[in-house]
Amino acid sequence: MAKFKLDEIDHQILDMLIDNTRVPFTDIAKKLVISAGTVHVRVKKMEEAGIIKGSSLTLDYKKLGYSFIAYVGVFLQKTSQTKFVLERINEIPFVTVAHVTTGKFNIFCKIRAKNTEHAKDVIFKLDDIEGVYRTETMISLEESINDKKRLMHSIFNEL
Amino acid sequence: MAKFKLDEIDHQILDMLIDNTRVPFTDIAKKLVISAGTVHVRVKKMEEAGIIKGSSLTLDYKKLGYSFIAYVGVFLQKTSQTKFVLERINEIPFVTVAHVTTGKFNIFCKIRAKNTEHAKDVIFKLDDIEGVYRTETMISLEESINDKKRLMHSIFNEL
DNA sequence: GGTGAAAGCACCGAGTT
DNA sequence: AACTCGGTGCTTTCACC
Repeated sequence: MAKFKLDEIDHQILDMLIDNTRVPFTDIAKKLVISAGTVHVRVKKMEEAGIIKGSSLTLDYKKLGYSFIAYVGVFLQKTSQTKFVLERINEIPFVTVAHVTTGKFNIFCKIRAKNTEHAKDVIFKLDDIEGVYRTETMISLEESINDKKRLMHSIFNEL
Repeated sequence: MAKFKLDEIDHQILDMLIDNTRVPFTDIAKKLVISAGTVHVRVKKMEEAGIIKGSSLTLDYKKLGYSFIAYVGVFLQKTSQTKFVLERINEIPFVTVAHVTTGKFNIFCKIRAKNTEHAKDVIFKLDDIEGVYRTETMISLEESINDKKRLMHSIFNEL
């Protein structure tokens, strides 16, 4: 996985697109005092290089009625079952991310649900997977996000 | 936080935009056999209602040299320090999310770093915060993402 | 690797049903 | 609420630097 060289202009373009992907290229061009064609070519190159993997909408899941977030640590009977269990976990709706981890848990996942009742259903599905010994749930009382823009800036400052 | 009524057409529109925010509204209109103006009006309504909070680019952090992910559980001396510590955590670069949680840890966060060396610096910064008693790190060996599209479909199927 | 202009489309508001 | 339509402005390409 080779690093890819981005220059200051690429940084600026990403900076303008990272939290609003529909900013017109003409606006970016104006701000950076380059032509819109150049913006287009550079974005295309970053897409081809795979630096830009895609774009997505940020939805307000709370407004959709899904305000419950929890992290669930999964203990396995044998670590050799990791792959199998991970595949089963990925089939469970409302599990949003899963990681194989070192440390306390074998697998660690995040779930998003309507409420505790609904979360219980999801966690029971996790517990029911063959090879899962037990789970440990941490309910999120408050989420505080250090946004993508900040992460990107930190990365650019170090490069 | 009231729920917002989305109909089948809204679902379809979100479905097309969720993993490519730059799909032309005319394409969406063609596929759903409605006019582009209608797509425009509906997207605007969802934005105004706050269902669509924004859009963002998905970057490949591995390609940028940041392939290390870890979760860090934070133990506090007193839970009353939660707010203060959370604010300090949010100032630390490369911490991407933080949650106040029930269960084992008081605060739980995710970090993204270049390598173990770099992660160590971040974790030391967490340990150094006044009021933090100790931390426990879980290194991610493999990330498996249950994408947004799937979560959205699960939600739509339940509504 | 960048530009500027031109052609082709998309966006988006106004007016209509 | 949805449609059509038209002005405005965005994207994308291409010949040239």
